[in-house]
Amino acid sequence: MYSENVISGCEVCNRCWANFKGLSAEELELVNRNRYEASFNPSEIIIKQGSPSSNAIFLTSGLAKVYMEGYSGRNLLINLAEHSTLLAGPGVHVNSRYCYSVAAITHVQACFISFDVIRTIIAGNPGFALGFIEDLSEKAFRMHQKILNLTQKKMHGRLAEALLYFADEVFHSDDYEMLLTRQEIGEMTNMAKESVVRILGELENEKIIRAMPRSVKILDKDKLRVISEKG
Amino acid sequence: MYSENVISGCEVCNRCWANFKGLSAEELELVNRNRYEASFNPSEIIIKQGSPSSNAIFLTSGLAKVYMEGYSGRNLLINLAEHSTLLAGPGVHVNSRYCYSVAAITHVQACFISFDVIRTIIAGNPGFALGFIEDLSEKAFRMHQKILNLTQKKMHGRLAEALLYFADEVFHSDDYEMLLTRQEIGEMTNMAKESVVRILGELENEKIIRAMPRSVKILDKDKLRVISEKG
DNA sequence: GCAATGGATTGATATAAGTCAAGGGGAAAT
DNA sequence: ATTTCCCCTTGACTTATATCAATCCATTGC
Repeated sequence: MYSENVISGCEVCNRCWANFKGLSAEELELVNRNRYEASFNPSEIIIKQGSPSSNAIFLTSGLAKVYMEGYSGRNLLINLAEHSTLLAGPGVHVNSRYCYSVAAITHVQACFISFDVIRTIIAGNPGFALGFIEDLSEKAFRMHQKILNLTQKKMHGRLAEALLYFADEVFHSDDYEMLLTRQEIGEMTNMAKESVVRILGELENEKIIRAMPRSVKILDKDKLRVISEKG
Repeated sequence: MYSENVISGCEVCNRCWANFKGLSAEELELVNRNRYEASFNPSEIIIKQGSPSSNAIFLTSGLAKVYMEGYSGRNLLINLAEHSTLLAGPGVHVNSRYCYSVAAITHVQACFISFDVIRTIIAGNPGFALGFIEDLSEKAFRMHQKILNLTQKKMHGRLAEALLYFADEVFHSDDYEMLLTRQEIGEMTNMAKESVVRILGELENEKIIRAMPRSVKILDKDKLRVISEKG
């Protein structure tokens, strides 16, 4: 983690949060003066659950995993994050603590912006406030979906859903390099790593996917969708 | 469901949302002119998941259950709601649909306020916008806790937690009338109603609670807390 | 008073999924 | 080249939890 800013300024940065687009020149300059870049190697922790949430964080490059640390060392992987995503968590406005951890998967470049600045802009710019509300809402909405998925689907459905999530929302391809370990896929789908292995094997036997240890190819996406929906 | 307003006006109502306290007289009058009261009998639906979210709803009296309708008719009960709670859900700012259902448990009096009005006030009153953000954040935060509880704890822990939730956050007593059926307790803790019965029986045998079909008395709260935390 | 209903309870059984233990393979370090 | 480490894989076994079927019990309606 080093500390020189790589991006010359917010006004030329296209990897930040869409909600910054509506800012006035002065507001953007306020953000720009109060931002700090840092870079992280794979597996390094960017946000630690429970620590004081003083900054909003945006990745400008790379991929990270967002996860909650649960009971007896068990993690729950919530999602993967790339650029253009606000990382802060609802804890900011509840107890001023991050309520999840974020760790780099690939090499990551990140931009830290003090929450005092964010709050100042919320107070002065109703459009930005509404954008912030929409962001919070969208994330809460996904949590609602996720809670249903994790509690009501069986392992096949949950795993199928994760595979589709990677294809459609992260790697934008049906043939992707699997950057997560079996353990991490398990933390995402709430299953033991051995179960992940077994069910990946079953899906492979049924010619629905091709699963090498470090890559996945979806062969029959329709069938995978059916499995994901039927649970 | 009938339609005369029982409460004379927002300025004298102390059962509404805390976030309305900071409104100017004009803003409050705007709300007051655009609100509609309705009353519901037990088991009647106040909000139906998936329907267009045109109104924010506040209970002024009574108790309701907030639940998601999941796969193959299975429900997930998220929480119980009384007065002073905003009911709308994150779907409002995502796809303009309610993402959960709300049904009356006791007789309920509710106040409907158009979301157009809410949005107008958000745009004009930064304090109100921040209050809205805090409300969203708090609910998202609870969902984060809930997802951990439901996925990582075993049945005993989940049930103990539900019993403590009723005592501490709903009925404010360690000896309360159980207004939910075993089925509904199951929907809240993600377990089959038979499992609820069995584990309530076990807790009773261990003299931790006293469980009549329609009432619960917590005898050993410390032990119940340990069970809830150990999972 | 008596059926009808909806919930509560119970025991027996089935199933899903986790755990444990062992072995395998590839990449990095020595 | 060999060791080390980490992850992946497999099979046997255990455990948690759901499902099914039957019964009980209290309330409501006729």
